[in-house]
Amino acid sequence: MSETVRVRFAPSPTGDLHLGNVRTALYNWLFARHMKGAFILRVEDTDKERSTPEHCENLMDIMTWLGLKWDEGPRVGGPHEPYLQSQRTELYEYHLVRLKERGLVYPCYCTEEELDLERKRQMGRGHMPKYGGKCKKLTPDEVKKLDADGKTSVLRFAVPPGEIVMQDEVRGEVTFPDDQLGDFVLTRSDKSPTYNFTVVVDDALMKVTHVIRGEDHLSNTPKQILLYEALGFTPPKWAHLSIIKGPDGQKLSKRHGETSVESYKAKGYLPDAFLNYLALLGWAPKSGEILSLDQMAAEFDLTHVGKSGAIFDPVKLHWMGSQYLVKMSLDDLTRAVLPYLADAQLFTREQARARFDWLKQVVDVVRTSMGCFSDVTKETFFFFSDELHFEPAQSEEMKGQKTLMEAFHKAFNGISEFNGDNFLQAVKEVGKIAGVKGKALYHPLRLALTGREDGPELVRIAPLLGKAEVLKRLMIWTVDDVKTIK
RNA sequence: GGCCCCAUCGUCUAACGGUUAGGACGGAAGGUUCUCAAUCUUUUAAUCGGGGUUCGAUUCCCCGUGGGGCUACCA
Repeated sequence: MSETVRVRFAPSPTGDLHLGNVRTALYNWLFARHMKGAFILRVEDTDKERSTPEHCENLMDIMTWLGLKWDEGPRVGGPHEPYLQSQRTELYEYHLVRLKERGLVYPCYCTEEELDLERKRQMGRGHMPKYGGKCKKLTPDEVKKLDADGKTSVLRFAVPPGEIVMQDEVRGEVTFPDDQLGDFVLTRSDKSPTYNFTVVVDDALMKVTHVIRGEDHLSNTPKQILLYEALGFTPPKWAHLSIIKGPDGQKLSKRHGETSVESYKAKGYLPDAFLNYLALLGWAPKSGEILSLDQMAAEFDLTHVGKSGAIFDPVKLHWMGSQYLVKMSLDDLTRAVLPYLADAQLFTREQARARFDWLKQVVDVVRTSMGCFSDVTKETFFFFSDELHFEPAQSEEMKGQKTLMEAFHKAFNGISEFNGDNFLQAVKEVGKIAGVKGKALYHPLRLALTGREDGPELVRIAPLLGKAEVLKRLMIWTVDDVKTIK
C-alpha cells in the first residue's frame, strides 16, 4: 500500500551548479535509489532575467557527468511532461482559476513604493514585514475602475489565519506562529506565476512524495502547505537540508573561491570522489567513508542526515580525490592527465604519443600526491621544463654548493647505465668523499634537479630526467657567475 | 528588527538516557627510504553557558549566548 517514492531536483538554470545544489541533488538521488523510487529532474527556468537555454543544457550535462541520472525529466521524458517550467504555463493558469473560483485570490494594485514604505514601517515597529491586505478590501467596482484606469496589478493569495505545524523528516516538528504570513503574490504584474505557486503545482502534479531541498526553503514551506490545501492536494513529506558554509561560517559563495561543480570538474576531480566528499557533509555512513554511489544508496537514510550546517573543506576533498586517483590504472590516469599537461604547454599530445611509457612513469612517480588531474602540472613541472625558478634564498644557498655540484657532475658523468641504483650509488660516494650526508647532501641536489624542496624520491626522478638533463642542471651551479641564473 | 533553524575535537562527524565520548581530514611525533613528499605506526584535540527532569544527561525540557537561513512581482 505504500506509494512509490518520487523525489525531484529542481534547479534554476541561472549559471553554474552550486555545490550545495549538487549535494541536494545527490541526496535526492540517493534517497530515490534507496527507496527504489523515481528521481525527477525539473528545470525551473521561469526567471526570465537569468535563465538561459545554454545554462539549461550545461546543467543536464553536468548532472550526467556526475552520474546522477534522472528517471524523468528533460531529454528522457516521462509521464508528467513537460519538465521545463517555462512550458507549463497553461497548467499554472488552470490551477490559478481553481483558486480564483474559491475566492482565495485577489488583485493588488499597490506600488513598489507603497510596499517598501509599509515594510519599513513594520520593521521599525519590530514586526515581521508582511503585506497588510489593503487591496483585499477593494470592492468589485473599485477593482473594475482601477483596471479601467489601466493600473497594473498582481494576484495575491488570501492567507487563512492559524498557525502552521509541519513535520520535517530531518528537523522534526517545525511550527510557524499565526499572523506572520502576509498575503503573498501568486502572479506578477506580467501575469507570470511566482516560485511558491509553480513548485506546488508542479510537485503536486508530478506526484512528488518527498521534497528534499535546502534549508533556505524552510520558511517558504508554510506558504506552500497553504497552497496544497487550497488546491486540494496532499502535501508531500518535507526534508530540509542544512546549508553548506564557507570557511568563515557564512553561506558558501563566490567570494569563498570555487563554488561550482564546473570548477571542480575543470580541475579534474573524479565525479565519484567529488560526490563521495559531498555526501559526507551532513551524512555519516555506518562503516568507512569511501563509498561508491551504489554503496551510498544502499545505506542512505534521511533520518541520519545531520541538522547542522557543514563547512566545506577543500583539504579533505583533496584527500578524497587522491583516494580515488590511486585506484585508477596508470594508463587511464596518464591519459586523463595529458590534457592538463598540454594546456599548461608542458607536454604536447604528439610528444605523449612518442613517449607514452616515459610519461606513465612520470605520472606514477607523482600520483600519490595528487587530488585531481590538474595537480599533475605543479607536481611534474620540472620533468618537462628546465626553466626552474629559484627563490633568492635558494639561489644563495646553491651558490655555496659549487664544489658539491661539481662532484655530483663528475660522479654522474661516470655512470654508464643511468638507472636508479647507479644513481644512488654515485650520490652515496659523493657524500662519502665530500663528508656530507643526509639533508645537506640531498637537499642541494634536489634543488638543483627539480627546483623544489619537496617531491618524490630523487632516485626515481633522476633516471626519468635522464643523464644529459641531470648533468645540465648541475652544470648551471658549477659556473662562477651564477647571478645570471634565474 | 521580526520569524525559523542549528550547536560534540581546528574541520566533517559517531554515540536505545549508562562508552575510558569513537572514527575521518588536518596538525604533531616516530619508524622507513641517508633529504623533503609519499607510506606505516603512534599521538593531539570536543560535548557553548546556566538551570531543571532523572539514580544517571552529549542525548529530554526551559533560559541565555553564539552561528546560520529567510524576510521580493528570485528561485
